[in-house]
Amino acid sequence: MSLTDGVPQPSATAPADGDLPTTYRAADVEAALYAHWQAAGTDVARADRVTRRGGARTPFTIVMPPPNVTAILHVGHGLNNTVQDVLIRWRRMAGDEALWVPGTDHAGIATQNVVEKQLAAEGSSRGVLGREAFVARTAQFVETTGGAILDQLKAIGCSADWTRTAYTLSPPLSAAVTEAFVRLFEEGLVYRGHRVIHWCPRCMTSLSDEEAEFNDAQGAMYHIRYHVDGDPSRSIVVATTRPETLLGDVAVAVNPSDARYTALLGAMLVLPLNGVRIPVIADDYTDADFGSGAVKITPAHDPNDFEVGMRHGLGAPVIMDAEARLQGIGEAVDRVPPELRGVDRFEARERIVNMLRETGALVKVEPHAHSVRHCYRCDTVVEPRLSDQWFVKMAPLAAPALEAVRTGRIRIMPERWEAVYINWLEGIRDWNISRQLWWGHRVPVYYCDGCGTAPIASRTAVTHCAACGGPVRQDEDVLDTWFSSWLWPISTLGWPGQGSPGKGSIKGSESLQDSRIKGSESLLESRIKGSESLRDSRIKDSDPLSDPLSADLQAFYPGDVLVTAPEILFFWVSRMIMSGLHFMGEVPFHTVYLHGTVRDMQHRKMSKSLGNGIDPLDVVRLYGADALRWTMVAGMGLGVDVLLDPTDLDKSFAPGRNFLTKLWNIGRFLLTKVGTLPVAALESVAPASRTIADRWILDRLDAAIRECDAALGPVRPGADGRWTEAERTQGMRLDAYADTARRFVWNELADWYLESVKPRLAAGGDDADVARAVLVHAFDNALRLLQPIIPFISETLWAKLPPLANGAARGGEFLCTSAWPVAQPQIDSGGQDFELVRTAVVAIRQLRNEYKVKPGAQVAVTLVPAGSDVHSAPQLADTIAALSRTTVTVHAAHGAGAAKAAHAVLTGGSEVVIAMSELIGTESAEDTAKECARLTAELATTQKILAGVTAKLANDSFTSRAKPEVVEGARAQERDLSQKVESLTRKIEGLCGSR
RNA sequence: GGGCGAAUAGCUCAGCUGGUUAGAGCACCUGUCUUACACACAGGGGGUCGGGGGUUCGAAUCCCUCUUCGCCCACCA
Repeated sequence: MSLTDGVPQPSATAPADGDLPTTYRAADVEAALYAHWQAAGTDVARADRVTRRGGARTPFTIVMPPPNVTAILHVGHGLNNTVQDVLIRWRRMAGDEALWVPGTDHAGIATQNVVEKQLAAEGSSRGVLGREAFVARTAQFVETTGGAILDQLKAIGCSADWTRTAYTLSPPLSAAVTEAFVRLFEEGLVYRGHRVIHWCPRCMTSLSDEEAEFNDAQGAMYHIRYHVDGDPSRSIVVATTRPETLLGDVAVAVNPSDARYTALLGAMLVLPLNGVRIPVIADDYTDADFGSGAVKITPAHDPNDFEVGMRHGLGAPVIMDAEARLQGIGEAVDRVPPELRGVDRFEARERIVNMLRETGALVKVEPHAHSVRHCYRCDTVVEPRLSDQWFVKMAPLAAPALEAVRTGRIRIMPERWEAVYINWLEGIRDWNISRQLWWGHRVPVYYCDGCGTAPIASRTAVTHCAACGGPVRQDEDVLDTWFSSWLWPISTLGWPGQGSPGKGSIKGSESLQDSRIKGSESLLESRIKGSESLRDSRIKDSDPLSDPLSADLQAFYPGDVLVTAPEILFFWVSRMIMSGLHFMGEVPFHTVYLHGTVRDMQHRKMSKSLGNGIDPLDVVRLYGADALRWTMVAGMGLGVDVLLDPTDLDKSFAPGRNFLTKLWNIGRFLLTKVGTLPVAALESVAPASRTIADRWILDRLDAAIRECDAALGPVRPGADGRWTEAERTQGMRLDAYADTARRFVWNELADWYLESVKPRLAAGGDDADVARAVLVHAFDNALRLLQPIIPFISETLWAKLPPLANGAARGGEFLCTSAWPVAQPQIDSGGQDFELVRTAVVAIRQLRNEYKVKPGAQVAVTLVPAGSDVHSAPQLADTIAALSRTTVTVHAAHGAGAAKAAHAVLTGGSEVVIAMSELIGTESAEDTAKECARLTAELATTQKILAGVTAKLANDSFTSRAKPEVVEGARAQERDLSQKVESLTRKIEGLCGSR
């Protein structure tokens, strides 16, 4: 589908009169605006602008987790890509050369399954088609319908660099896959292994450990009696959950220290059903306390049994075929009785259990809860299967990947996943990378059947045997999809590049590998330092600009942030770290951001089969992409799941929709009031001419910018490339960022400043111009803060801002490529006086409400300033009057008395008396002495707390270790507390100071 | 079986090496079509911070313990 399908096509430009429609209609704006951005190339990154290529900008790179090429957009993609887009847009505005690499994954098993399903519907199969035709068919399927998801991402505003769209099965990325395989082969890190692996009898392929997922299941433990050959009085009982495999048993193992069975060691048992004779052996593998303490050993159908069999030099008879039907293979043909041949494993289990029961061999069956591995693609129960597969030796790759996280070159957020990552890598096992599929990268290994020379791994197609000149055949298997995915951060940027080493790289690879395993120093680092031996092994020249690495790779690698879900931490994230370190000598990113899952109100994961999904494009049509984005970002704590109700989109997306409407109305009102005439730049407004409201809102803006920056956090680690302990957990709080921006624009700018400025704008004159300047400045910056989250509406409103009087540009044609705001603390203070206004207004409103004063009725208020407020009170009176719709007069009186007066007078319904800065309500002390005692006690407490905070701030371990914003918060608290002490002291003097 | 995390308002969550009256969004109650916005405005109700101990002048926050959920890992067949 195309982005603009079904969307009305308005003229891309605004109405000539500059008027904004009364309601925001996202559909009228988004598609056209996106097209504008595309035409202007706002999302395209350029290597030559990057410092690493002699440019001036710092790169900021994110690679998009490539969706399956056949996928259609679901809300999980929406969440994942929105997060990335927010980060990319933020950094783009902040002046980085921001590159977001998009693309798709060929998704071996998943895609092959889809096409096979199609074929089945047509009454055909891949077997009928044959390999070549099947691959062609799949490629064509991908060609015509694949990649639609990328267009859908455009509809939600993703600002990826589409000129760099990648695909794992494209020629350049396939070359990277081959290169990686051959290098690892040459380094001895890829090998062929004969062992029991996970096999999906439906997909008819092997699976890696990660692809065979555990599911809890309620099974049964079958206790079966095996009699000693020729002596039916002696027997041993084995316990198993898979009785059907007994036909392939080669021994029964007991623990050597298990006295119960010592006498039976070495005895020959007779297998029920097929009469095969097997020995009783001793092996530590057996746990005497589990089951019956005797384990049947079936080497071909259980990975542990395979190990035991190897130790004892036993055979490995195969009694099941590839589709998991009982079938004696090869020499084991007679092990399966004729009546069981070709019977499916689960039916066979039932039948075998019945047969055992009839012969009396079944001792008992007890319920047994255990975990069963299932295929992660089709959920079929995985069958352990003995076969030849290609493996990657993981330990040497894992060691530097562990180091990278341990030493802080990579941080994983939320932090608790670091432990999971470390735990997994420490116990990592070799990675089965061959798949018995057709859709994927074919294993680049060639065999000569003629002379039996060792298999050759080759970067280019091999036709003849180098040794004997005879024909060769290529390995039939393809590589695990993740074997291409793990190269994504480097392959999408052009690795291995033009002058890739290729030949001769075996030489010296030993030392190269060793140095990396020790984690001593990265390849890139050593290149910079000019370490000859390392460089020679791989890269011949030393001039970075003519480096064989591609310009993109030089400019944008290492990247910055990886945004994904925790589910693929092992599948993908950890392996990318390994491949990045191994092939490039540098980590592919410094931050791994793991977000939550989108779930429904019952906390169930949204899925097609449950029918509880939300189509992001529905949300876009109903409320706009911005509403979708806002709702997800604002509702997403670090690593926290996002809950949405698929049955009530209106409610689910209310936060986004409501905020957009509010923002639109703020913009509409503000722009109407401000008009289209040029407005003074803030710098050219004399500070002295700013009112306390002006100073206040500028102050709040400054705070908002700082808070947003703090929430988003440090962008990258320091010069040494390592996160400090404190930095590891800082930033990436997108919800806090959204909340701060919302609070500023809604609760501060709109609720207070905008209200307070209405009379000034209406009055006209110089002060109105000051107000216009401040208003436009504040709104301009608010839109900048919001752009990364809600790019469409913010861009639309920004475009309507009146021009600056000095003719200065605001920062380009588009908001999305203009500058991120920089906090500029105001040189003049006074903003805090506005807090008095707010407090007074709130108090008046409360009293009006409490005394049921009619909304339209004007009420006279007497302000009773205390202490130093006396001086500012007259200036504030007008603002208070305007905001609370009252008539305000200033009158000196003492606090408690004033409150009493308020009570009395209000009852009469004509006058309100408010004590400023105390604002004692109706609950004030009847008794001055009581109030004095209370204040004195409060003063004592406050002083105690102040002492505590001061002590904390004097503590070096706090100021140096705690997060900066925490320290700043403590300082602010200290200031507040001392102010409070002062004010309490003053109050006590005023109220109780008669002595 | 091992490891990790969480329990705070009706719901979903903040609460930043212990510090003033524990916050937000949504929901709820009252009033208001106040010329930007009823997808709004104004005001309000609601939490013994899972239970029990402990440390401290002070605990949602630190320690111990119990309970209940959740996640990850795992070759007891």
